[in-house]
Amino acid sequence: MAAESQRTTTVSSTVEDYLKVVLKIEDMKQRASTSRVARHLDVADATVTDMLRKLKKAGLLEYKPYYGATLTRKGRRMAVRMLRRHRLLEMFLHQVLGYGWEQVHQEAERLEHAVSDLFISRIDALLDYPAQDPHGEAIPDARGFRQVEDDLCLAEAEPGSYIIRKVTNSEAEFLAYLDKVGLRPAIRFSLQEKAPFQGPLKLLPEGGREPVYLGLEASGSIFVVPLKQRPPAPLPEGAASRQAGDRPGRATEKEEA
Amino acid sequence: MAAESQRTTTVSSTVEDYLKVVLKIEDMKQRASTSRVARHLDVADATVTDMLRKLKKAGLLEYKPYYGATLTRKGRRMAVRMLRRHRLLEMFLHQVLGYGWEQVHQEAERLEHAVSDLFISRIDALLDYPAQDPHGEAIPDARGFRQVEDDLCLAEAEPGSYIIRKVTNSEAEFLAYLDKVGLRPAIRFSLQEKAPFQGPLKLLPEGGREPVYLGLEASGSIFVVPLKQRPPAPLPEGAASRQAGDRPGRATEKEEA
DNA sequence: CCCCATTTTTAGATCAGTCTAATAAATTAC
DNA sequence: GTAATTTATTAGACTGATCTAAAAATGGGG
Ligand SMILES: [Mn+2]
Ligand SMILES: [Mn+2]
Ligand SMILES: [Mn+2]
Ligand SMILES: [Mn+2]
Repeated sequence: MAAESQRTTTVSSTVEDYLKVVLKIEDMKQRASTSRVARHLDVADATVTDMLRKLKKAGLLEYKPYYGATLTRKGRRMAVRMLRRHRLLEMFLHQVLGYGWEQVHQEAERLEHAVSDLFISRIDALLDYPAQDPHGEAIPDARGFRQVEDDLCLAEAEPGSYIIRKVTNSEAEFLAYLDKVGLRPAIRFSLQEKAPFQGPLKLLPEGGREPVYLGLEASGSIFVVPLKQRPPAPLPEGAASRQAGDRPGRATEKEEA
Repeated sequence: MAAESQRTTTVSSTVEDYLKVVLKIEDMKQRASTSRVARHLDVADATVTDMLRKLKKAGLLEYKPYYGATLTRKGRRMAVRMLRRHRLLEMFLHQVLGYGWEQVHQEAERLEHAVSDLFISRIDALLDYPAQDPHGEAIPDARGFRQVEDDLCLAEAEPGSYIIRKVTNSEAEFLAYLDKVGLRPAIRFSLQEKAPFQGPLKLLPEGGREPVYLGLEASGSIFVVPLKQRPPAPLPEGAASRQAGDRPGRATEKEEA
């Protein structure tokens, strides 16, 4: 109940990137260890040790030596804000300036630190408050709420029909390839078979041309939602029926303040 | 004739701002002295001494101790490039995102260092290759050519009719004020009188409402072109008649490679 | 329970950009 | 032409972000 001191601490773009990485790791349900953070940022482990100590002192995360970092409420708020900026910027670059989905990440990675809040709110309005970025990832709203993702990793999917929800990989070559073979968010496809022993997946995109073979590795960054056969999950009693946007697989819940 | 090594040296945003300031000072026909550069950038003189030495070593400017700096061809190229970025960004913010002309400068000052060349060329096309920014300042073209400004400082103007060409002042309050009283680029007005002894100017903007009184100081950042009575300057023989865009006071010459 | 491979931290440096205070050069004033 | 004033440089220091190499802690396998 203690009235959260709404201090708008200003941090460097370096710090902003550290916070984003820790959030990303936490979102993947992993431990934000020194080396993992270092790998994501492509800096030396020693550098991260230092920085995590500094961020702890700044109250942005908890840091236990030899263990790793956990975002505090304040750090999380800032990290989610960066996520919103990044994804809105990607969408803007894609929709307004005609960038390819494989080009947006790099530019947004720099712009996210440079644009003002006014810029962000203007592009948000210009784009009519988009809910996803060009890769299908959810854009947190202005208050920091995020949609709960209810999709499934293609690497774990069984043969059947799916719709692509998002692709969580920013390597330009990979994205350009997916685009070429017709795999993009909102595209329907059928997973025809999975070769055993880490073998490739065979899928057929919507337009029904050539089948596409995808390594298991690659399929790990594609997230999908099963099509059709949706068992009308019996609502547990008391669970108010959720109206609005209950189209297949689109989560409506939110989290994070 | 020696094939200019087209090395695309990469510099920090700090260096970019130093180069811009030196160019600005040179454009005002002043000597880019240590203290003048320091004042423009709001840093200590000692900091500038250091930096100028570094920029000289990098071949971006000449530096004579106790005298000051002069841009080299390379330094000038980079400075003009930044000018182009800055002004295109201002125009973009104004036209596409609806920023007021008093808001664009601050944002562009950061974005100019963060956007890619692709971003710049996309907004250039989106805006249909604008020639001026929201303050009426000329936008250098992609090759680094700049229009020669043939306007006149209002502080030096005699009573008569004028059109506002540009306003070279980025203080938000001042610009907001000018806007409020109806003084903007392309607006016509008549200078009715100049009080003697550094006194204020009395002008009447186009719409013919209230007269506006402007301090001499303020009038120093407003540049104008006389209206009407254009003595049809006798072309010296051999001077090919310039076609295209010869509307009152619009210069067509260019400079700088 | 101890050893070893892995992970992490510590120690010591570097680099860019900045500052303040002290000194020196240049310019202006008389 | 010397003194006073202004401008510029030097000296020394600091901060933030990074590195490499060395030391220390952790955590499994035997
Ligand atoms: Mn970034
Ligand atoms: Mn994205
Ligand atoms: Mn700038
Ligand atoms: Mn401008």
